[in-house]
Order: sequence, then C-alpha cells, then structure tokens
Amino acid sequence: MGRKKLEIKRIENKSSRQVTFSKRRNGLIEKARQLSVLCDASVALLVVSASGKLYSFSSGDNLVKILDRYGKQHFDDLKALDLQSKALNYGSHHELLEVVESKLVESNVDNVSVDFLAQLEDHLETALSLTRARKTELMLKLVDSLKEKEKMLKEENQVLASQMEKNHHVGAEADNMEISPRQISDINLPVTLPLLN
Amino acid sequence: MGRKKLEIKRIENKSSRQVTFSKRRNGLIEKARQLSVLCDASVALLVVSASGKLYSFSSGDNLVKILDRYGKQHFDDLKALDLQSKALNYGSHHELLEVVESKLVESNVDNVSVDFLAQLEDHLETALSLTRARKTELMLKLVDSLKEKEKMLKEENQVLASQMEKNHHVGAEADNMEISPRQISDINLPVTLPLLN
DNA sequence: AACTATTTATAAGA
DNA sequence: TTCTTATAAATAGTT
Repeated sequence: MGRKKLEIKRIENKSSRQVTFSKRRNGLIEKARQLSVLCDASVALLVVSASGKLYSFSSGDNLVKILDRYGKQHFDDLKALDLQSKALNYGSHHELLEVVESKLVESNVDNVSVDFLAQLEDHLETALSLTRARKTELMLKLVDSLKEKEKMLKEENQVLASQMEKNHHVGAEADNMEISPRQISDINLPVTLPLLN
Repeated sequence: MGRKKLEIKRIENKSSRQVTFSKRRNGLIEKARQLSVLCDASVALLVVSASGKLYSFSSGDNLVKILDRYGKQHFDDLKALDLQSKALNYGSHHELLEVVESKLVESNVDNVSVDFLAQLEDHLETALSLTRARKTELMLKLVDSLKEKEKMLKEENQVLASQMEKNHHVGAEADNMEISPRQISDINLPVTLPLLN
C-alpha cells in the first residue's frame, strides 16, 4: 500500500529495509492492539529486529492471564533460541537498561512520577522474581523426575549386580530372575511434564 | 477501512465481532509474515479468541515447531500443573502490577514522564525476558547432563544384562567382567552447573 | 464466502 | 526521523 506494489521478499536496500521495518512494526502492533480491543481477544506479539532489538505487544488481560501465566515460559525459550541464533549478546540490552535508568535520574521532571517509576520498578521486579520462581518450579519438577528415573536405574543396576554375584557364586543354577532390565527401565516416565528438546 | 469508520472498542454484536475477528486475525497474521520476510525479522504472534481458540504465527522454524507443539499438546498439562501449584501468589502480585499500570495511564501528570515510564517498562521487560532466557539456558544444561547420566546408566544396564546372558549360557566360568556397575555410575556428574534458586 | 465502498496502511519522496 | 501524498491493501457492511 504505497506508491508502488512491493513484492513480499527480503528488501535488499538496508536503509529502506529499516524504514519499512519501523513503519510496519508500528502498524502491526497497532493492528494487534485493535484486534484485542475490538474482538475481546488475547494477543501477544513479539518482534525481534535483525539487529536484535525486541519489540512486543501483549493485550492486558486474558493473554496475561492465560498465555503469560501458562505459556510464557515457552516464549522465553523461544526468545532464547532466537537470540542465540542471531548471536545476540546479553550485554547490549543490559546497557540499554542502564542508560534508561541514568536518564531517569538526571531528568528531575516530577517527584511524583519518579516515585511512580520506583514503584513500577518494584512491581516489575516482583513479577520477575515470581515468574522466575514459577519457571524454576516447573523445571525442578522435570529435574526431579529425571532424578527419580536415575534412581530407579541405579536400583536396577544393584539388582543386576547382585544377581550376577549370585550367579557367579552358585554357578549356572540361577535361571529364575524375577525382573528383567527392560521391564524396569520404562516405568515412571514423566507424562505431564513438557519435553525439553 | 470499510464502509464506515469503526471505533476501536469492543464490538458488541456477537456475530459481527466474530466475523471481524476472523478477518482481522488473518490480516494480522499475514502482516506478521510479511514483516518477517521483508525485513528479516523474527516475529512471534499468538492470538487467543474469546472462546479460547489459539492461533499463532512465528517466523522461525524453531518457533513454529516448539510453539505449536507446546501450545497444542502440552498446554493443558502445563495449565493443570501451574494452576495446582501457584495460582494464588502469582495472581495477587500480577493484579497489583496491572493496577499500577492502569493508574499510570490515568495519571496524565506529564507526557514526558509517561513516555519515559513506557520506555522503562519496555526495557525492564526486555531485561526480564533475557534473564529468564538465560536461566532457561542454564537449566536446560542441567537437564541435559541428567539425561546424559541416564543414558550412561542405561548403557550400563545393557552391559550388565548381556553379561548375565553370557554367564547364564557359559555357566560359572565367567570371572572376567570388564567393568563393574559402581565404576560407571558416578562418571559425568555435573560440577560446573549452578544450583537452582 | 464474495463483493465493494471506504478507510487505513504504507512506499517513495522530500 | 518525520511528513506528505499517491497508491496499494485491508476490511465493514452488505448480499
């Protein structure tokens, strides 16, 4: 929708690619917002520019209540994957954050708004730690299930070892093993936990 | 962009809300696709209809695969797990955050400071995402090491089982086992990995 | 699902 | 970046 029809393929000219990115990103986010408002839907949108900058939109209520709560961890995984694949360094974002904070201090705009900022920051940090805790919890469960499995395998080894011991002492008499390795191995697989690969 | 200008607020008529949802959702997804192609960006989009149906787009193969898999297969499991574990705490804090945000909007103290707040929020969220992603990365390594251990134990079992087989066939003659269970078991413990929490 | 009158988004240019 | 404007696209209401 412009002066000329644009083919949908990578824009080679870097500068116009950037301009187009900026325009269309804004447009996309606005559209996402509109959809969520008009149709009472939950929308989450993540955009990572080629240079690694992250832009996002998420409709306030439902998505936060559903996807944010139950599924956002996967988003984090996705982002991790994506960031990795783009060879992005964590440093730049951290610097960015620091810059914003320092600007914040120097701009003595209004005591109220500064207090507000401090408050907001606190709340965000709370949300952050809660989210981390939640994630940790889930992953701990996964780890537990793996450890459980490990334990069972070790026990199985014990049984096998003592069985061998027995065989060794008694000779070829032992023909009555109560359990076979295969039978034990696949008990207790985690079923409700997510697969992590 | 239609016969009449449409105010951006919830469409009350259910049927036209549904139609609009369908149309705009498709449009949004197409726009997301275009942005990712034109500008070489990574885009992930999730839309949940009021009735709970999930629609998604994501630019990377990884994203699509994982998102779809998780979103459709394990969504309910995760939901159940999470609901059981931590709905209460998280909810209250999250509400708090939302309250702060809404207050933020209504207090038109100063455009500059509000913009600033929005910016800060973005940056904090980015920092949050990156932190979570990093944590995920580390925990994935832990899980990998556990899986590795599991694999070794299973191999050990194989060896033991075949050894027994051998003993059984040859009788009390076998006294030359090449490996003992204990020796294998404790190889490959994770040493450099972080403790959780 | 299709059809269009309109509105919106945006490509190119400044 | 930001604005302007010609034009392409999206879509609201209708069939």
